[in-house]
Formats: sequence, C-alpha cells, structure tokens
Amino acid sequence: MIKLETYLVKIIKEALNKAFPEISDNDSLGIVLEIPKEKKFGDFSVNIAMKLSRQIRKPPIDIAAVIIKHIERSDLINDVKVEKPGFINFYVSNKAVVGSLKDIINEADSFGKSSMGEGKKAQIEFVSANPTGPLTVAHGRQAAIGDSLARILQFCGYDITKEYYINDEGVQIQALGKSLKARFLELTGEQSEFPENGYKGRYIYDIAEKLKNSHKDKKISEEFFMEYAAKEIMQTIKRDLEDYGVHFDVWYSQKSLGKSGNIEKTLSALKDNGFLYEREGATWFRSTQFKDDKDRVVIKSDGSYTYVTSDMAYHREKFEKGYDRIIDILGPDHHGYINRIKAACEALGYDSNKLHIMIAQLVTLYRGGKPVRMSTREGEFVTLREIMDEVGRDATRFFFIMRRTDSHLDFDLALAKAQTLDNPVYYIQYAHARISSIIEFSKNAKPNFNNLTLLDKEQELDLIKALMHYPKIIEAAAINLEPFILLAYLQDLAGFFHTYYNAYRVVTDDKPLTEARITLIHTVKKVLASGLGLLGVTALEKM
RNA sequence: GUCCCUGUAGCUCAGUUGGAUAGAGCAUUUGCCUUCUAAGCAAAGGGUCGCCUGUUCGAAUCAGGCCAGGGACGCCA
Repeated sequence: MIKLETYLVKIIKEALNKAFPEISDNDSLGIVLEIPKEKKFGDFSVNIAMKLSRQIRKPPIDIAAVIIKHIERSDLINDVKVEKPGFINFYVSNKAVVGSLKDIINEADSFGKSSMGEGKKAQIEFVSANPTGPLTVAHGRQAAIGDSLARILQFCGYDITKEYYINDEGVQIQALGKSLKARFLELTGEQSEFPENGYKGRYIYDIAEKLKNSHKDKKISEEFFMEYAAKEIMQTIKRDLEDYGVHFDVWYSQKSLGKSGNIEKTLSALKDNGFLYEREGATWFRSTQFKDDKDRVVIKSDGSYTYVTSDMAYHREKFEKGYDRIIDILGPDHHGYINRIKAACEALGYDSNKLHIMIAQLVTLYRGGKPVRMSTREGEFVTLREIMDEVGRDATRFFFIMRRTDSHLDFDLALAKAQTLDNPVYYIQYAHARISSIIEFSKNAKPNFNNLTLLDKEQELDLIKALMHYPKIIEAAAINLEPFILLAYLQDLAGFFHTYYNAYRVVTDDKPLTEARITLIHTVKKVLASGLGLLGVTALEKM
C-alpha cells in the first residue's frame, strides 16, 4: 500500500473512533479503500458506513454523515463527500498526487512489491507434460500462466520453486517405446506392426531416424526404446520452454519417486488412518469420505500402482517440504482430479487449503476467424513451437494470459501476428517504445524531482493515479493467482499514457516543465517494464 | 446419469469477491499527422447481465431451480 492510502486509512479509523467510540474492535472491520469506477465519485472510497449499518441500526447515509464530521482535514485532501447509499468519497489534492509520485520514484525498482509473501515458501507445478510428444497449445497456456504467476509471487516476497513433474513411467511411456520400435523397424526395412495405442506423430520418425544413425548394428531392448524416446522428447520440451522464457528449478521424475519408497510410506499412512480397503483383488482409497464421488484404486489387481497413487505420494512430499502455498496448474481434462488429490491430502492429515489446484481452460486456435483442427491421437496437432515460430514469443505469452485462467480462450494466430492496432500486445509495447523515443529525443532534459508540482494537467494526474494503483494490482493478481489482472492494468496504464501523449507535448522550451514531465514518463516507463517483465513479455525500446 | 467451466453490447471479453447511472477492445459512424513514433488520440451509437424464485439497505455477483453451449467422468496418465 502506498503512503497516501495508509494515511487515509489512519484518519478514517480515528474518525470512526471519535464518532462511534462504542465500536471497540474496529480493526477487524477492515477498512478497505476502493477505487471508484467513476471519476466523479472521487479518488478513493470507503463503504464502512454501509457495513456498520446493521450493527448500529441506522441508515448508512446517516452513519457516514457522522463519520465525515470527524475526519481530519489537511492539504492532502480537497474534499470528502457522502454519496447516495452511504459511500464516503475522498477527493485528494494535487499535492497528494504529486507527493505520491515522489514516493514511487524513491521506491525505485521495489515499487509495486508486496510483503505478503515474506518469509513464506511456495511451490508452483505446471506444464508437467508427459514426455510422449511435443508441447502443445494447451501447455503453452499453462506455461505462460504458471511462469508469470511465479514471477508475480516472487515479486511479492515468496520464496518460490517452479517444478515440472515428469511422467516417465507407466502405460503411456510403454506405448511410446513400442511406437518408436515400430518406426525404427520400418525405417530399417524390417517387418513391424504399429501398436494400437501408439503415437502416430511425425516426430517419432525423427527420433527413429536419429536412433538408426547412432545404433546401426546394435541389438536394442524394449527398455531402451522407451528411455531413448522419452529422453529425446524431454530434450525437445526443455528447449521449447527455454525459448519460451520459462525456467524450472526442479525436474521431478516419477520414476525416482517410485524408487524413493515414498509411495509405500504414503499408502501405509493411509492404511493407518483407516482409508484403505480391498475389493476385487485391488486396493481402494476411500476418497468418498472427502467429497469425491467415487473411491479410487491405488493398487491394481496386478500389483502395480495407478497414476493417482504416485501423485498422492508426490503431493505428500510437497506438504512434507513445508510449503505455505502449493499451486498446481492442470489442463481441463484433469478437473475430476482435484477432489481426489485434495481427499488424499486430507486423509494424510494435511491442510488442503494450502493446495491450490488451478485448471487452465481450453484453448481454441483460430486463423483469421476459422478454427484450426487438431487431434492428438492421430498425431495432428499444433505445437507450441509452431505458434512461437509464427507469432513470436511475446505475442504468444501475452495472448495466453489475455483471458482469466478458468475461462475458455480463443487464440487467433492471424491477430496475434498482426502488427496493427487490433493487436493488444503492441498497444502496451508501443507505449513503452514511445516513451523511450521521447527520452532519447530530450537528451539534455534530465529528470528533476523539484518541480513536480508543475504537473497539474488532468491527464498528468490521471497518469500518476494509475501508477499509484500498481501495488494493489500486484497484490490482487497474487491473491487471486491471476496474471490476467496485471495484463488488464497494463493496458489501462498504456492507454492513459497514449491519451496524455496526444494531449500535451513532453518536450517544450519550458525547461522546468519538461523536466517534470520527463520524470513522470520515466516512471511510467519503469512500471510498464516492471509489469511486462512479470508477464514475461519484452519491453521494447524501439518498434 | 454425475461432475466442472461458460452464458453480460453485433463479435471477443472485464466487472476490484455484495455497492453508485453495468465497462473495455474490435467492428460501425465522425473528427485529429508542417511539432517528441497515427502500431496512436478524441467523440457518437449500441444492453431484459440466459430465465425464474429467494436472501437484504442493495444482486451481473450469493442460494435454490430450470434453459443453452463446451469439457471431463478407466484397475489410462
């Protein structure tokens, strides 16, 4: 929270104490400053009178009228008004606004940071695509959201670990191995039959080709085909993510989890707590006791574990590592999964409220308004790599964050690629580049903090007020785990700048004024760069 | 059948967790480049917030019930 807001909350609290001394615990009331939607309702607004209405048993508007009388006036406030249902609206003075700009400048690079995550550990697991094929569109969205969220949480002081869970064993990997073997034999001219559940994508041929060149006359085991294919694909995935600007701290192998003995520990813990039973030769977890609609098999009748079993053990490890917040980002096909995992966590005695499982909803690709068809099973799909190659990294990441995580996303490749005003990425980047260009143009005008009171135009004050909201926006994005909130803010901020740019010249013959304006746009530039950085989008100096 | 997501302007979507006359971009119409990037700005039109009932000072937001679209429901992962 910026200083001005802290001050306002303080004087509101004092006024409340004087007006209604009988309300003892006004700290728990939580005075929250809101930013009114409409300008005419002032710069900050408080709905405390409405909240107190029931307790005091008086109409909100009367309560507000009493409170307002006790509010301390100063030269930071032009006016305080009571509005219809019972809002108390604050109109701050130019001095307060300019003073806030000074505060923002003094905070430098730490402006916008929040202390909400200080001393807390958080883990975020995302993408975690099976090493059975290249990353697809859906992974692109999860990667963009996950990485941006990690950056935002880090900005809020969290000690954050980014993790990728590699599903390197099980039926799917076996199918992958068989697919590679079939293609390999095909290439070497031998008889082969392609497995029914095999992966038909062209990339299997590429791997087979590579294998053929490096292993001419050697005998190859089934095991080797599996490992070779998974390793090759994992390398491609890592390279794609690297080029996408996403770095993971931990690559966690499911195979290593199996070897660690943690699955057995997890199962015996569940058994001790009385949540396991046997039926039809399999062992079941009584997840229905925790809001799941079906009990789940944890040991199949052939003695092997299901996917859920290892994932339960994996989540047990997450809790054991002492994270304060555990975040999973999954694809839409995993939604049925949330209750199962939460059930397991509770059965193991952990607080499942610490676990946030987010579902990144479906992405539909369009090209110039027409849907792009794809089918994973047939090996026809658009990869993240193809999208990056076509529209570029910045636009790709931006477009994937452009909608709320839990809502469906239409991604139009033609639009993302378009370097026109239809394309919202450019709108923000353009604002940043424009500022750079002005600063370049005004070489001999240095930022100067002494004449900031010369900033008195409506568009200038609007711009500063928009800057003042940045810390709130960051916190909102972190609390809601929603990078989209930040993206929307940057669009607004860029808009305020473009408006200002068109209304006034920054560089004029008036030196003190020019210096003040340069100082302002410098700060806008910094915040734009900071926000874009958190989204993983480049802030361009020139366009 | 069960579960999840969605339903707001012609289109794509916001709506600060229950607040004020429901907002933005695109599209449409009209203005603005001899001056720091027109990839921009200013202005106008456009709404039964899917439907019904309830909760209260107050509902697009919460609860219940319908209707419509999308997705998921394996001893696959």
